[in-house]
Amino acid sequence: MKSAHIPTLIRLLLLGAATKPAQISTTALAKEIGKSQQAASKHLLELERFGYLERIRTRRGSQVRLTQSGINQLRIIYASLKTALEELPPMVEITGELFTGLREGAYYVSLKGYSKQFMWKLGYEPYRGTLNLRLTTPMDIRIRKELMEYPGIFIEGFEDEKRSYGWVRLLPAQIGDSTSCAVFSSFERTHYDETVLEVLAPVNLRQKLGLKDGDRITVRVFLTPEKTKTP
Amino acid sequence: MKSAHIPTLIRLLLLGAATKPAQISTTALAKEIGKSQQAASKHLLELERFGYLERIRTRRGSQVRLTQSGINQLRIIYASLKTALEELPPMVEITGELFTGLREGAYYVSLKGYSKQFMWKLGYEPYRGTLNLRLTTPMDIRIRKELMEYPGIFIEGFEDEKRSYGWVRLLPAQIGDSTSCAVFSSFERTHYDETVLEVLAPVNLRQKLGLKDGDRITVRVFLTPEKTKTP
DNA sequence: ATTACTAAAAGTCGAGTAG
DNA sequence: TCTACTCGACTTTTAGTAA
Repeated sequence: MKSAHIPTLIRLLLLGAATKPAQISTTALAKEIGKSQQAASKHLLELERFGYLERIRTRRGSQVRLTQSGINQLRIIYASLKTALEELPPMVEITGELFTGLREGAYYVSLKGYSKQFMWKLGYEPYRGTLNLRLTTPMDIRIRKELMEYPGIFIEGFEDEKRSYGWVRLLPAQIGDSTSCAVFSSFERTHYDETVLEVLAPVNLRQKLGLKDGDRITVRVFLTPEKTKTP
Repeated sequence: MKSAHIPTLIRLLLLGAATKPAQISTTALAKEIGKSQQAASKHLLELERFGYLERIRTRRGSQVRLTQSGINQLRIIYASLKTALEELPPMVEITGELFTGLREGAYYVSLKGYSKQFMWKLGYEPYRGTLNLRLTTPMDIRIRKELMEYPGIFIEGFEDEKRSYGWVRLLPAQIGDSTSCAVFSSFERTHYDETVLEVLAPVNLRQKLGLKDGDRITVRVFLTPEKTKTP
């Protein structure tokens, strides 16, 4: 297989072309892979010639289905990455742009039902205010999503007179070389979209690190070894 | 990242360059990635420029170490493949047109030598009559052929006074969302051509699903993980 | 031994366009 | 619409070779 075909094959896999023929035109595929219609057409022709996919031409494009052989190509790549990546010191870096949220974070953090748990599960009482990072690249958003798969630190939900509050999960993290903090990896009730990473710390990070809105911050997130979703 | 860099980056990961600097020369890397020394050199230069790896030049080559950013690139690919491949139900869908066969299926199924095996290998006594689907698209015919590559459920051949009967193999399948059945994936002696898919079920499917000749039926075939023939 | 330059070949891609 | 061709531009690779 040519290396240029790897992203195309992955794209087709993500479009579900492994289980059932996926209806897609060369123009639409071109958009998916960020190339021209002509390139998409050529990729399909070549992948077809290599026996990695099969097509039926229809009025509005083609029905594309990956063959077992095509899926196996991806399995080979996957297997290499799996063994190597899962043995790694489990951490990822996520970069985002600092912005001021609705101060919801500050409100939730200050609630007794949560803050008591932070105290003994994190070992510190968090500063009453979270750092909100807007994730701008698809890569950071992808990594953000991956965080949900790790168990991390479980903070139970609770109820008060007014309402109930859902559980959240945190992952220990670090900004710079020494500033330890934690990021919210998943919520029972999502209150932000997936392009936002919220950081909790024992101190006022804005002050300590001299940050201002628009700064690009890199957070190093430590992943717990066991995933909640088994492979 | 350029797609040509993907195999190189994976190679470096496998060489352990993610955890500790890996000692490697451009010539050695060239061999690893199946390219020329010059190509390997260029890849290293470019990956370095992109910030995906760092190098220390030594006498006998370079010490190469992937950066978090480089590892993250691979994590993105890994994450895409992971969700798609691991959640990929090992199944394919085949669509065909119902037709009435020569009732050969019914005859074979009713033979004691087969039906006893169906009973304990499938867990049910099949209805005495099979559903014959005529595969009309080249794609479905292709998928039909591919089924032969999976071991599936082996039903031994046998002999009676008159003649001997060949082995057959079945794959578990489903019609609609709940109707479980099995399809014949391969025969020792083919009695139908490859444009026909024969479905076996514990009940009369025509009756249960209200089917009639000419109806287009989609069967979901579950593939056993191991292939008998490797690609 | 190395790495990495230049130049040329080979390959990839996109614009225009035919069927 | 669609797919996929040609052709020119750009990119990547290789051979030769310098340092």
